[in-house]
Amino acid sequence: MKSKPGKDGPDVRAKLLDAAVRLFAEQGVAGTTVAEIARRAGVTSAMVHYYFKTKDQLLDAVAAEKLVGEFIAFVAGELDRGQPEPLALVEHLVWRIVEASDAWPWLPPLWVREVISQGGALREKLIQRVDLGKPERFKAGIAAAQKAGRVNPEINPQLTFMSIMALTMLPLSMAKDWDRIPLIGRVSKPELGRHVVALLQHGLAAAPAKTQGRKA
Amino acid sequence: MKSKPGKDGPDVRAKLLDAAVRLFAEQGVAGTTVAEIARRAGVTSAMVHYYFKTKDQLLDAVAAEKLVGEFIAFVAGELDRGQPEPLALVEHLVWRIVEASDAWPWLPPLWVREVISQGGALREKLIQRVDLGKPERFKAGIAAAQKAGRVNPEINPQLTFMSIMALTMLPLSMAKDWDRIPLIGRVSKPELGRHVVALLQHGLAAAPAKTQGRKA
DNA sequence: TGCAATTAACTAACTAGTTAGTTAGGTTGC
DNA sequence: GCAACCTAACTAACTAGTTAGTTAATTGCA
Repeated sequence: MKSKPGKDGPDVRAKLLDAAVRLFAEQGVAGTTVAEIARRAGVTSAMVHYYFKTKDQLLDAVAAEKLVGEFIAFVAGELDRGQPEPLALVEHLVWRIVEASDAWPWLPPLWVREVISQGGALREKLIQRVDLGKPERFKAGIAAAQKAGRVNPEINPQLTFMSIMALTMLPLSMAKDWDRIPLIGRVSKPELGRHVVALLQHGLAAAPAKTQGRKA
Repeated sequence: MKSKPGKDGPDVRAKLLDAAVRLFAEQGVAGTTVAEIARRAGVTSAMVHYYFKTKDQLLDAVAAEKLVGEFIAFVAGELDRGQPEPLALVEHLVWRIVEASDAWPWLPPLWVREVISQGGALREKLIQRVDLGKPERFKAGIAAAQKAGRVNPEINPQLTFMSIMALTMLPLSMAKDWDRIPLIGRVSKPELGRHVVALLQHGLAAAPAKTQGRKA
């Protein structure tokens, strides 16, 4: 009644990919067995090998189809519609990432653990596949606006993209546990978005402030 | 000639702990075997069980002795000498974290992977052991300064400590690979420190800026 | 002081359980 | 009847943890 080999429900392959990203986000890649992935998808572990050959090739598929094909495509679309004011672009970028974490809640934990971390299982796979042209142009835009005096001369354009990713992805990667940590308590994703946007808008804006350097 | 059971070199237990944190930082806890840890420390895997009983109790020792005893003690010392201006405290905190990453280069990767990530192997162990009183007082200090009009009214005091950790720890966790990513290129840790301090000083400072809200 | 008894530190070889991957065969729709 | 889809049962390799025994330092005591 349940198992017709032909087309069934929403495609066993897609189910396996989805089970994989969720388990990888919860337990890490090394901490997740192919049998677990299969079990959550409602099939046997042999199906993982049928559709993806090896666990490593399953990771390739996750990188290509889930990370590049879905998440990066969604966020990067924001990075090249015209070249508006960098600060406005930053704001759009932040909200885009926050929205992405609603559509793919498994993404920020997976990103932090397996893409950002050295030796992360998806890191090299993603570096090979990803086009850094758009972030590169974003960096150039910040640098140009900085030269024109419209951006805080003390910040580093090279590090700006990473700062945005850090301020959003790292908190989002532990969004599930926010209310378990008294220091943070009850905050919502929109509140995080407003906080990060405020911090970046004021932090990146050109300002006649009185900061003293250190370790120059 | 080399193997006298008695006292040998710098303490096998300490060597094992050190090998463990380095391997955990490189490969994650789940991706590291006790045999690997022993091999890097120059002993057999039975020694891990001799000194720590189980892998899980080795993790307890890492959390208590390395993370709480060394890193947190070093950074938290900064958090309670008087209650100076919050913005000055932020600057000291950032530099303290950057310095810690020189003394313990394995720390930021380990932190991001096994403390921040949900399901991280050191997460629960650290939550039990750590005293959040100091960050709590830091948060209160920010909130007070904000009420007094000395801090940007748009940022969220609850999220400020996490923002500082994110802006420092996440980039530092991939410091080893900075020059392999063209987008980032050659940056140094002091440059990161200056960038983060500049971003936070201007971002947190009370400013008569013209920001428009969204998703209010 | 001399030396047997004890102990801490350590290894090699093992066990029981788990893992990724294979294979031989069954079921279903077309 | 045949090709796509799927399972049960397997294997070879690896994993955490155990054990019995070795070695060098320390202690008790004549």
